Amino acid sequence: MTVVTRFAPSPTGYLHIGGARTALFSWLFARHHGGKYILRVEDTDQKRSTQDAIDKIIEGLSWLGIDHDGDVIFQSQNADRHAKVAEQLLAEGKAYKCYCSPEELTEMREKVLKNGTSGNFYNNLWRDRDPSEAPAGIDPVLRIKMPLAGETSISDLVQGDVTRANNTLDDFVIMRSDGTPTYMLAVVVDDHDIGATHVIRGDDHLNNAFRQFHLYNACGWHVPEFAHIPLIHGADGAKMSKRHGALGVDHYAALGILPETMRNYLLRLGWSHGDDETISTEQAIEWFGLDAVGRSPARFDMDRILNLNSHYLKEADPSQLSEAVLQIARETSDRSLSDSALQRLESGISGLVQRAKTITEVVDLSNLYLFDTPLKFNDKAREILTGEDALKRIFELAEILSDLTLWDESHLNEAVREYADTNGLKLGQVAQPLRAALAGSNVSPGIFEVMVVLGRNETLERLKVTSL
RNA sequence: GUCCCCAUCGUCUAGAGGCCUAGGACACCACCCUUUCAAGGUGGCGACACGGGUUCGAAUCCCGUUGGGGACGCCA
Repeated sequence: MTVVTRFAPSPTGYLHIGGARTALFSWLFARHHGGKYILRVEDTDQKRSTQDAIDKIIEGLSWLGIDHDGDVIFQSQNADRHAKVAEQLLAEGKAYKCYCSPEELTEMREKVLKNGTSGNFYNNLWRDRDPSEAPAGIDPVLRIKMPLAGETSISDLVQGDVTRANNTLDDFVIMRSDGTPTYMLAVVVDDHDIGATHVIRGDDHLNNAFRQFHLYNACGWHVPEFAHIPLIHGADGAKMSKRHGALGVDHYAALGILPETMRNYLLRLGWSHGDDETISTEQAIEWFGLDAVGRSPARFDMDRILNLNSHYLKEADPSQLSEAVLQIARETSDRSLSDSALQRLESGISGLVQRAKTITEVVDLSNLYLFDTPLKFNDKAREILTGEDALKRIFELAEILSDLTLWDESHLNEAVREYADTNGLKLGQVAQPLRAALAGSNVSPGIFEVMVVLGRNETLERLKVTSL
């Protein structure tokens, strides 16, 4: 049996962290088993679905590198099929028309809440009522008959055996009064139609699984395996909601987080493989299994993402990263970049990357390589350069350096140290003014590395410190 | 209110009855390295929610309590 999984987001907003992880798990599971992973947009609620949301979700998934098999399925396009199934259920007496008005339903709900009685909100009013009693002029909904007694057990691949009394399952609506299918019907029909073998989704659907279980049975269909993975909570421990600051994956992309970081982070949230922390996608596919998914919810932790990101930043391909950095710099800078920007970036990127946690930080750090003289100085740099003898030392040093035959780190190092020695100075007393003049900042990669990356001409040019 | 789920360092987790005086990672602190800032290295702080059982033996199994979360829509 080929494994078929799916990710079924509703297009009412961006792809948030929780959804991204559900998608990742479903995808990983399918890839691990050499099966299929299908993307289905659950747009049965046309009022709340938007094209923008659909685009954002697909964009987010592709950024994460989660590729689906076949075309994207739009649930709304299966509406006829859903309706047919519903009619069949009605014809077989497994579903019935319910003429309750929204007001009546609200009343029932409030009554139950007020009295604290156990049981369901809907009192099965129309379950056995004769259709001839139907009030005129009211479009009914279709409800499915749930068993009234006994209990239902589900062997969830993550949560284990979960049992629920059938009398707590109410006859839920499968077709709205306007003739459109509800989510509950649509998921079951569509999951069956794509041959889904494993339904992997958020824990918030666990309760629905019981209802869907009976819907599968009513249709005479095989019930897929369920795996309800725990929700991701915010730092405060409550469910990640848009209201609680849950952000779309695009937000993290904009922050300068790498997709591989996000994949690794999301993977380790609720799933583990011994003590392994940094796990490549290849390894993840090889190792992933539902049995290692934890049952308790995890909290979102930005520090961990940043830490992982600095790891993947160091692993990133230098020239690709340089291109990306340059791209962002072009879009955001108001100054024109040096012709040598890319070349300098490529040779200096490793020094930059170990000082940054995000691509955005790399961009900030790369300023000293992106532009030619004259430099912009920050306050600290200006302070250093206006210090006693600072400029004098720089000018003397520039003289010495210009005579250097070999422009590499060890020779530069040697020359500068020698200068410091003969003048009775500590290396820092020379290096800091140099740094300020070359980087325009009090903070930079190693000063000799900077000189090599800039090259002899640009270095000597900057050491003239023509404007402060 | 009813139903369902969960419970190991602050956080993510390892742990499937003896390997646990509970391991790793992030964060935090200290030290080392050092031309700045980082990175890196070394070390430190720090948890089995509580109470009962079962067992020769429990973080691991059972029950209860407490705490947390989720679901109760003609939303998905």
